[in-house]
Amino acid sequence: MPLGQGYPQQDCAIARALELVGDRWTLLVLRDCFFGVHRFADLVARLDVPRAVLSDRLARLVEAGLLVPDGRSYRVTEAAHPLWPALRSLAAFGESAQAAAGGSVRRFAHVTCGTDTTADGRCPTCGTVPPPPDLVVRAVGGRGRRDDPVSVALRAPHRLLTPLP
Amino acid sequence: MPLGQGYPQQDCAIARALELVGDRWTLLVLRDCFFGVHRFADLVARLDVPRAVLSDRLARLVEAGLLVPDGRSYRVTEAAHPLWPALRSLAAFGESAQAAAGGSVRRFAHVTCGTDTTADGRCPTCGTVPPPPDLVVRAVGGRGRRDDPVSVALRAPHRLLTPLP
DNA sequence: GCAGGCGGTTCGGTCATTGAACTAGCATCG
DNA sequence: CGATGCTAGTTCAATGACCGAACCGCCTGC
Repeated sequence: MPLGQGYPQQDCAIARALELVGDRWTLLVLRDCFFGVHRFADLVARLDVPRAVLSDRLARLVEAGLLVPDGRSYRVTEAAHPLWPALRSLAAFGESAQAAAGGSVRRFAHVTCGTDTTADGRCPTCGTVPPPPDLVVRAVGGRGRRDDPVSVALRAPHRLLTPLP
Repeated sequence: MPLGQGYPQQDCAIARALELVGDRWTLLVLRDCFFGVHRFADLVARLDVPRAVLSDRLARLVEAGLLVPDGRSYRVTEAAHPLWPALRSLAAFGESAQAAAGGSVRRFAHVTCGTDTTADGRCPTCGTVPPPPDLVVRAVGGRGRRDDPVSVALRAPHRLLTPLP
């Protein structure tokens, strides 16, 4: 994994996944990339991550084919889409703690049906599990701790994977 | 999070989840606990984790209510069940890398239907997403890198959450 | 009593992370 | 052209988490 070295003795797909995304920052970087953040400076501002660490993580994700550099921005590739259910599951697990802390939670609506997906990612109207590009994310509750333009734009409803600013 | 301190500036449920399970070993500890490993020594042997680190991670998980100590063993509580979909999603994501490395992958069968669940956790026979206690895990492919009794027992089909040895 | 297994702690060394300062490329403006 | 400013990324000393091995205390069986 990005931190330490890896889990070479583990004969396990979860260990392989964590070797790529199991460090302190990578999943949060991917979260923001799914939400449309795509510039180095925006990621630094939103994550409060040291620039050296972000530079390293982005390079690893590019090398793994999950992100692709496009001039001054990074785009999520299709290879990263299988990671979306993991992010959504972690969000569902963290929701109670987040709500207890007075923060906002996110809802993901199926763009073709207009209904919110359930905790397991399913659209109750059509019964499918929409892929990330077919979801519209919005924040509900909380008061919003950040005032930078990117964070404000992220709170408004918008489609996943579409570059934000 | 367990490592470092946390992400206090992040107004995000994923960040709350990662503050609890986003460090170097916690998700692998929970993986083994879901699979039935429940003794300190077995976890040390299977994970190659420093004893001090495992001690710290177990204490955090107990404090969070995800594990409960029971004499000389640790049991997964219901509060930890919402984390299972995240583990399963990570396994699905890591499967290609794991297969490419010549390792084994796991299948999870719905115990009441006898059919394997799909990558999104659904039972194709009954259409539900079975909870962890209704799943039987087995390893397919690979050659098994570990010979300790616990790892051997883990490779045989068995029900999740039932103490193994 | 005593040997051995078990859960857990202590401790010095190592390595990743942190945060601030610095470099380099590029565009704009006067 | 030269100055200015923005962006991406690197360097570097200090901090802190992690690592591995040795040690401690408890319980059990002989």
